[in-house]
Amino acid sequence: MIRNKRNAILKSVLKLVNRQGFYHLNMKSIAQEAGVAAGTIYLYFKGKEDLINALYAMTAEEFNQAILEAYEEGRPLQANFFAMLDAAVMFYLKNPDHFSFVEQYTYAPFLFKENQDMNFSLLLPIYKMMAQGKALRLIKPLDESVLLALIHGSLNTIIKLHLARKTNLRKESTRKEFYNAVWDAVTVTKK
Amino acid sequence: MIRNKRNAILKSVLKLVNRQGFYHLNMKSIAQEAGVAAGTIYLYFKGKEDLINALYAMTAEEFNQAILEAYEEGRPLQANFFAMLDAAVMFYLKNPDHFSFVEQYTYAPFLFKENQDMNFSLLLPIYKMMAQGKALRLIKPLDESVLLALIHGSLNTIIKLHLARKTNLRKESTRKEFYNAVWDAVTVTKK
Amino acid sequence: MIRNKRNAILKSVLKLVNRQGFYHLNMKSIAQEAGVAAGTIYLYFKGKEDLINALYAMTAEEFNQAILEAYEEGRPLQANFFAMLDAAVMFYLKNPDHFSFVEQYTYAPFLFKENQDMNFSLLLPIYKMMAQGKALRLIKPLDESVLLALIHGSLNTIIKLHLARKTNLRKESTRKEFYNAVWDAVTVTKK
Amino acid sequence: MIRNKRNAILKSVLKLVNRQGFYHLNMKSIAQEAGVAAGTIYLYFKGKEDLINALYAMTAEEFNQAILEAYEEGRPLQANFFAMLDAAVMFYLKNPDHFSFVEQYTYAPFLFKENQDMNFSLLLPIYKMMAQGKALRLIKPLDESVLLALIHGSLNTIIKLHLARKTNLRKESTRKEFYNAVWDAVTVTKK
DNA sequence: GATGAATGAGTTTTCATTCAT
DNA sequence: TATGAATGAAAACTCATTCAT
Repeated sequence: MIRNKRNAILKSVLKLVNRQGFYHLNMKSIAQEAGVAAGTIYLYFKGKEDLINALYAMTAEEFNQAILEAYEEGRPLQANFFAMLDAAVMFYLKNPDHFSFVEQYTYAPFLFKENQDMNFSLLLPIYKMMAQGKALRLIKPLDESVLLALIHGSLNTIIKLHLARKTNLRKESTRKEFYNAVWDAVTVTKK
Repeated sequence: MIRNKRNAILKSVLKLVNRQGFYHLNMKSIAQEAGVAAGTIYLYFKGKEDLINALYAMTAEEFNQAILEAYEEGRPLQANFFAMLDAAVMFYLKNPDHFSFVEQYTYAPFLFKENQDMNFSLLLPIYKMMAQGKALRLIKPLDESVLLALIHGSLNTIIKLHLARKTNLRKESTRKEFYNAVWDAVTVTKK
Repeated sequence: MIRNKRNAILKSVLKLVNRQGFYHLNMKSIAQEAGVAAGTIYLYFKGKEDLINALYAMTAEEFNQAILEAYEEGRPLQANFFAMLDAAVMFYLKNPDHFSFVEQYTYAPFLFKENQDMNFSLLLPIYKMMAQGKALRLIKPLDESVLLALIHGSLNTIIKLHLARKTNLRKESTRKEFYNAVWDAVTVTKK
Repeated sequence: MIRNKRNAILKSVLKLVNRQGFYHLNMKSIAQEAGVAAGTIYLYFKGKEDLINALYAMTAEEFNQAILEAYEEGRPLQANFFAMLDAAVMFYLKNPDHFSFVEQYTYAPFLFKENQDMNFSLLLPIYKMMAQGKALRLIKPLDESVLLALIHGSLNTIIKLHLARKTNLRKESTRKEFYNAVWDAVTVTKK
């Protein structure tokens, strides 16, 4: 399979970034981890920057795929909202390296050019759904960035806490508790 | 003043990390920016790692200071909650370099050893208050990490969005909207 | 034809050396330019050095051939001298890549071993003729190296100037002017 | 002396280019030869290219200096012509590394950018003098490039032959023979 | 014969740290 | 204290050559 080595290299980066961070990532250890020669990396990528960007493109696509699959046409908004949040959470529980990589990629300004517009596009399908909810007066008429902060921000943090073993998202009750709280944050309430 | 150069060096790091990111931070440019010789840095810090860690300690302390000052004994919970969130937001609007630095410090695992327990301690005063609220049945009996995610996570993200000019937290209405949404997320509601 | 690929490879080197110089010449670009695989070069040549040396042998032979063809037995010395100089000039105008390659090959000491004795053999037929001229007291009894310098050196330079578009050797008058000056340099004169 | 290491590095390049050619020149051996660490080179030069260009600037200036010093106002044209040619020859006999370096620098197209307009500027003082000679009808009304070829080209070649031990320019008679022949090439003659 | 992916030694360059002044 | 030239180990990247197909 022609993509074998290319993939092995990408997986290596994912593993190493998670293990040691961007700062200590170097081409030699990537090659070693992937079981190829250092020069081989340059057959598949122009350089370190290109490699990192390609990896980001890959992880982002896989993640979006996972979320989109959770959406079901014709289901109530809340059901889809919960399902997609859950898909996001479960994806990262299954692929913790992805999460760690995306976080670092996003928070390292100017390290790699394309990095500028952040990775908020990652939850795009969810935001589109929220727009519909606003029209139905189900979702608060919040500034879009506030919505983003509430969903994206809290989601990221809870996953980080799980990976740091400060909580356990494998328990359904914890996940539910979290989803409900986010739901309360964004929906119209009567006190 | 004996601390003059030490402080100039710390400020340089803050500025440079914000401008170019951790990855491109190097001792020579720190020295240049601070107006000192490269060797001088080593009179005040053991090395790069020590410098970064010292800076983190400094920024964390300044930030906590700012938040604590917003707390007023005997004021209703919600008033204090809003005041402290607002203090956090305003601190970072005034010191955007701090925010960028803390973010990168937090998201670069193993870059600098002490980094392990994340920077959730930053909002500690707020969490203590939340514990009281739980006892009063005002705040939901949420898992502590869920609380953390809702407050810390969304706060971080909204600030990042502000710094990226995707929203404007200088408008009081936007801030209020955000605080209210977080409040809805964490308080007991009746629909 | 079995020599097809071998020739394509040699032509590639000629083109690339002229375009980018020896320093940037590499096996991959040679292969690309020749439309063969990198490994194929090694079926026809032992390695880079062998390839370069083989190419020099080829260019030198073609050049000498061209000059010799200009010589006509029984014609006056000056006529043959002019004819052969003209053959040399015209050969390089027709094959500018050859010139550039030979120059670089000659001026890169120790790059490739055999390179030591320079490329003065290139005008050998002319020097032989000069020896006859000396015997006839038509040509000055110059040191052979002085003769070489006057003919070979000035010839090379005028061609280089033509290729750099600083003069135009396509104009017959310019060529004549040059040949006459060289002739004046080497022949016995009465002032 | 602050220029000590910078000069040691430049001298190293000169020596090494002469000994092994451009092709085998590498930063490590330059450093070794100069008795400095590899990194030190980068304190004085931006990189290899900058180093080479700086060296060319230095050698060119030294050479021109030497030639200009040979010129004496008010002396007959021929005397100045011979003196300057002689200065050029003697300079290179004393500094053979300079010659080898300049040759290679000139004949390696596109290796280093500034290289484009060749090194004919090297004999500029001589060409200016020739222009005067033309006005006096002493020098033939030759195309400038033909003049260049006759002087510069033959000069270069005779020096190369000397360095290759094919002739001996230390003998004054050989030099004279050569200068006279060049003089005959460029001056108006009556046969 | 022909390929071109793979290699790994070698190259240029960077940069945290040291140390003579 | 303060300097900044110097270091050299380590980094990113190149490329002639090999070899399984």
